[in-house]
Amino acid sequence: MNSKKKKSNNSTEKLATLADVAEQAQVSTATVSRCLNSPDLADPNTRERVCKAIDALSYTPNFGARAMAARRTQTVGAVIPTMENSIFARGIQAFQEELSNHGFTLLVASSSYKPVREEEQIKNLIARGAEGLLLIGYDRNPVIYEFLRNRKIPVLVTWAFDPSESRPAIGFNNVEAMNNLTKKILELGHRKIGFITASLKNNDRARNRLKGIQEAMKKADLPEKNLQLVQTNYSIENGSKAFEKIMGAEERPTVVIGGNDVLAVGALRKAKEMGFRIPDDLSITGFDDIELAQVVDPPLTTVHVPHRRMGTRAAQILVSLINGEKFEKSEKLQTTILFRGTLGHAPK
Amino acid sequence: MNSKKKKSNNSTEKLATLADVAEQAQVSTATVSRCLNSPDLADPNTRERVCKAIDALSYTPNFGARAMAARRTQTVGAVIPTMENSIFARGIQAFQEELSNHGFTLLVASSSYKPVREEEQIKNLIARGAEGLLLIGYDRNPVIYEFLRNRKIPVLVTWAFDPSESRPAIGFNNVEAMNNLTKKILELGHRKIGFITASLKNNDRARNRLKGIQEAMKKADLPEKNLQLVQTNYSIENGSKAFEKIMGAEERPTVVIGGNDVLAVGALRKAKEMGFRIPDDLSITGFDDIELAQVVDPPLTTVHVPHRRMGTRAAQILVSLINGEKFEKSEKLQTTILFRGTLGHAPK
DNA sequence: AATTTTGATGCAAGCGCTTTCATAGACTAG
DNA sequence: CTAGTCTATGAAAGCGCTTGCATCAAAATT
Repeated sequence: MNSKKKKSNNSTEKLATLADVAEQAQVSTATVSRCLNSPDLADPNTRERVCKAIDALSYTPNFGARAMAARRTQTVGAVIPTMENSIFARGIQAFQEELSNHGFTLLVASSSYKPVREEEQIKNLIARGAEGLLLIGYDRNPVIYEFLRNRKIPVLVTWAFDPSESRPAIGFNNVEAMNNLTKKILELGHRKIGFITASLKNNDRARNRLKGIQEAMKKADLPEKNLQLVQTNYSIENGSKAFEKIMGAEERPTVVIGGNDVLAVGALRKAKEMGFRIPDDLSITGFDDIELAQVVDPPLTTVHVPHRRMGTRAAQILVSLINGEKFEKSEKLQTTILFRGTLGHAPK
Repeated sequence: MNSKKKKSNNSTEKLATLADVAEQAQVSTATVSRCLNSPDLADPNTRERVCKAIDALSYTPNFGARAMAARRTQTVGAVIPTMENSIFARGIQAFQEELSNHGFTLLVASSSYKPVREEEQIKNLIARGAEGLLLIGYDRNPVIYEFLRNRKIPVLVTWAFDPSESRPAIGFNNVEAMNNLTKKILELGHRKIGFITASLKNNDRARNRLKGIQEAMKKADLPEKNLQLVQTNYSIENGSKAFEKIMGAEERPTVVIGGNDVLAVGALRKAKEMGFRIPDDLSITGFDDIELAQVVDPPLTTVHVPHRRMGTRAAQILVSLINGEKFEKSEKLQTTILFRGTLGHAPK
């Protein structure tokens, strides 16, 4: 009843604060804080009084203030290239579920495959108190790694595993995965290959997938000109366009490898429009094994990536890094080739 | 050189703060703050000195502290049911782009279609300083609306427009959209309909789509039993299962309406597996017009939703709401039926 | 009964920033 | 030469919270 200087606590005033709750419940702010953060330190009666006050006032703690006072946010950040297609969705979902098991919250941002934007987003996440960061692939400005190192923010690279890099990572070996696929393709008699890939610049994953193809071709003594390359952004539409371009050339390949499923599906669509019978006239393969791959017709032969496992394990590693545990070593996950309906023998 | 009490500014000490920058640049914290927030108020020389100090120290402002002192976050939140498929991706992407044009940052969270989780996420976003909220559909606990009202957080409902609701919204009329589609279906001679929908509980959009079907059927004097309903969660796999269930019944429908494209695609896949020729033996329709709809075979007849326009406009409205402008009125966007390959005449 | 232990609470010092107000110097005007 | 106007800056209050330390009453121990 007798407040010191507050006006009314409802009506047009500002939002309720800890202090308001404290006053309403006739305790100190310290006590309210304790009721919230370590309930067992408070007397049950007091606690109840406080809780009542809390929802009488529609109180929610202010995250910023709390983070500042407690110097912890229990938050980690992730910057992914895109949210528009579901390439990263499943992995990130698993990542977030596991984080939540450890009491952490995930903040996701997307970079639209633009390095500058990624940098902004990283800073933004840090400013918001991310205690650790999940990043896709290795490739980025060393300055930003240095920045992160200065700020002592643990960083985990994922969606890639490169034995020659020392940075903590959990992912799969892009060279190897694509190399294996290409070997199979060559075994089926294909000699001319088309490859639709994301821009190779700033994208070690794309470059390594290319490398995997090149190595396999080299081993089979195929000249470089037997590989036809188109770079484009990830989207079904772009996959279609790239396919058209490849088929517009004089020497048509007998197989088109998509840098990922989205691109491959775009190629597949256009191929059918153009009257190719898949896989009799032409083979197409993808990479990632997202849901899309199963619903197209014929279903897409692709490289399966254990997305959920990757996400879950990434969360575990990042949390342990944040808790100051020593980093053991990067982990490589196995990919497998899923033979579905789009890969066949090279036509005569 | 001669610092007052700080140890070294690099090595194992804590993160750089405004004060550290100030010291390094030999100015007050006020000046540093001004350099950051209103550069034109500072002398160019000073500014330069400050900037140098800033990156010498890898300084990033602390968002929480800033938000607290300035009582503004320039942040809005959105809670969407899922990130796993791309239903919401395009709209949210546009939303975020437009927000960014207005100097706002977007925080996205997902609820996994669970009301409790949505509530948590809403509180979380508020705690993190969201100044406005974008929510999908109308249906939720009144308590949470009340809570938001108390905290004076503007809320905009989207992905739905219901003339009978007074709350600010931008979206499409789910009843109407589905009603229109159903009319077309009936015109093609179909009399028995299967409907695969998300759970109707806590989901006004799903309920309204159902209502749209029911109204059309009533108008055509079809009895209720001619509509066969299966509720399931959104996923391709679930769409397949639901389809199997529907076709397992004694009285098979001649058309299966998917509550959204994902479900419809699942149904389509299973239908083909079961040997149905689409659309000769059976018709299938979707809702949303996501990319998926175009790549399946045959391409899916579906209801197109202007996702990008919805997202962009949502951002504009929400920003104006945050800036205290008076809310004009809810906006209805038009949906259109896209006739592709999966809807045909009812078989004899 | 005197002492120690324990449990619940309050006080108050920050956490890293923004912003109001005051001040000092450099100009312009009269 | 004095008063008035700007412009660039600093001092300091305070945003909403947590937490170490002090306090005090009640319970447990001698």
